[in-house]
Amino acid sequence: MKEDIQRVVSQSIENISKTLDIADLAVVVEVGIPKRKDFGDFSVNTAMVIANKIGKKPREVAELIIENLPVEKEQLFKKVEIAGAGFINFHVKEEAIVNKLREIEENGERFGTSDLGKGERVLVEFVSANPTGFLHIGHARNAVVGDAVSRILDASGYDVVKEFYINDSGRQMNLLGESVLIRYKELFEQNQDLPEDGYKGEYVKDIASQIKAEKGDSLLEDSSEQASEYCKEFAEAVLLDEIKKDLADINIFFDEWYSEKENIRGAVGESDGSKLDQIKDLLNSKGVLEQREGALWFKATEFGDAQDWVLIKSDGSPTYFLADIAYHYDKFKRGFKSIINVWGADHHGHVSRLKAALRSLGLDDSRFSVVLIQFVRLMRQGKEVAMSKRAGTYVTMRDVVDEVGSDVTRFFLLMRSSESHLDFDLDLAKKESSENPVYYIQYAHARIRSIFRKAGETGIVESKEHLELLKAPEEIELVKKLLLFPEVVEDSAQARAPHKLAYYLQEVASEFHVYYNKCRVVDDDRQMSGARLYLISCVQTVLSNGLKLLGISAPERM
RNA sequence: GCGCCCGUAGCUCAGCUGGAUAGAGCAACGGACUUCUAAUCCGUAGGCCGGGGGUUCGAAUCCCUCCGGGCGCACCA
Repeated sequence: MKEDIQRVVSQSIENISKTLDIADLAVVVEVGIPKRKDFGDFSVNTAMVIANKIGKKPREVAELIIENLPVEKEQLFKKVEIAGAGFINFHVKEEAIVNKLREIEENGERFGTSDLGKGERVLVEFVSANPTGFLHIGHARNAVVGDAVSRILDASGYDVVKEFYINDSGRQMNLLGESVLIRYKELFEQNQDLPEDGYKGEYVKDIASQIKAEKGDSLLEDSSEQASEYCKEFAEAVLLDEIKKDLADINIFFDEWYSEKENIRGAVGESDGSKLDQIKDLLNSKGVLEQREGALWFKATEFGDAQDWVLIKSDGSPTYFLADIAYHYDKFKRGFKSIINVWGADHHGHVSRLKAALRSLGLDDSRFSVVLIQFVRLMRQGKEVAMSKRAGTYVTMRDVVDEVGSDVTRFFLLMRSSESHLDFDLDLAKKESSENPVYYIQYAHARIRSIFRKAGETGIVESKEHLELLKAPEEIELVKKLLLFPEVVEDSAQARAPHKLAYYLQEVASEFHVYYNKCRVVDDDRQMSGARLYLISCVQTVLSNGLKLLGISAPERM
């Protein structure tokens, strides 16, 4: 519908530019939706935008535009008028709107998809939690946003790869191995204190018990280095498995599990650090490194960052940052046109230094972007649920999903802009009532299915033969809302903002519920019923396509 | 001190690539079930869009500044 307005206005402007012999009139006609109903269905501010170029007052330009509209306007509009400072308001014929339903039906499951991305390869890296413990609610937000963004990009014609970066080497993993080994030794009465920053969670003891069950006391004979290494790998395997399980429970499946140990630090058998050496040499060849105070620094300040950063510590070991550069260099080398990272907001300081590094390597850092996820506070009875990962006392993502279910978890984490802090109200999430926005949308879908079951009993079938019968204001509003869906998906894709879609679906559900209460679908008038069934079938398509993009189920009944 | 995010109705938040009289949900109050699902709908009430300045035909939206909250600023990851 918007495209129609855009087309006829553009044509009109073309006509004007010919008649008045003004060359440079080309503008992008932006079609808006007025807030007030008496301002019509669509409006355009183009007259105000080009008034200067023509040298007339905006309202006069608006008049010109209206006069020069192509004849097609007869079929489209009831009324076109000038308002305010120079807005042009279009009142569209009901039939023209309602006929657009056919596009929804014809496209079906594909309605809302586009070729915006033109098959461009995109890498979305998200979660990437260290396999040193269970996922918490912050990871869950990251996971759900990353997944929804991926789904939306996929629907928008991008070739998306979802990747989890396994941070499986370095200090944290060693610490985990040591912690498990200490718990293991405890099982044989060899008590020893956990290190200050060791892992204190109960699951560490569980893993130790599993090792005991498998290996008996044989680890006690190994050198502590060997034993710790074994514990580390055992724990990693167990925890990674748990992470995969947790993610699968909320409908998240990755295409790639990219191991730092194997891909960055060097494959098994390869000399450790090879990739790191390569990237270091590459950076060196660009002249952006500097030996200082016994360490090797990347001169990030030369690339706009606030400070320089150490790549090789004075003890000769590489920093995480060096590995990160290598990893992202590798993402570019793998041929991705755009590279999206979903990071916790506490990592925002790393964006500029990584961009600096990419630029220093001659890469186009505008192809790299980061979606920052602000913190989640779990609320219960109006109070924040206290958590301490250090002490091992925290509510895991699994706890939350077990309590409120996957659909609710996903929706709650998606309904807010990811750059806003989020209060996750467990009490509200648990309520199966009107207060809970997830059910509001799902209920609309279930209601539609229910109507179709009813229609099946009476033998009335949907039909597009008499769409002209659909002219109740609630019907027109509903159809107009449905037609916005492709645009909303595109918006969400471009802004990497699934919450826009979540909001939209609430609006669709609302328009539907209003309609339901106002107009009876299955009734004696078979033609009317057929047309209305056709309409709500389109509503169903939009709701189910939209929910799918959010990874939320569309139930048959509730 | 420097950087990023946030500040909109009692609460939680949309709107922010500038448009007309600023929205939703919840909470409050009053109504609608013999009907295709009341997990719904209708109505009432609720606002110096944190403060101040600027940019322009027009600012919640852009710029500056101040205030308040969160998070970063390692030879940790």
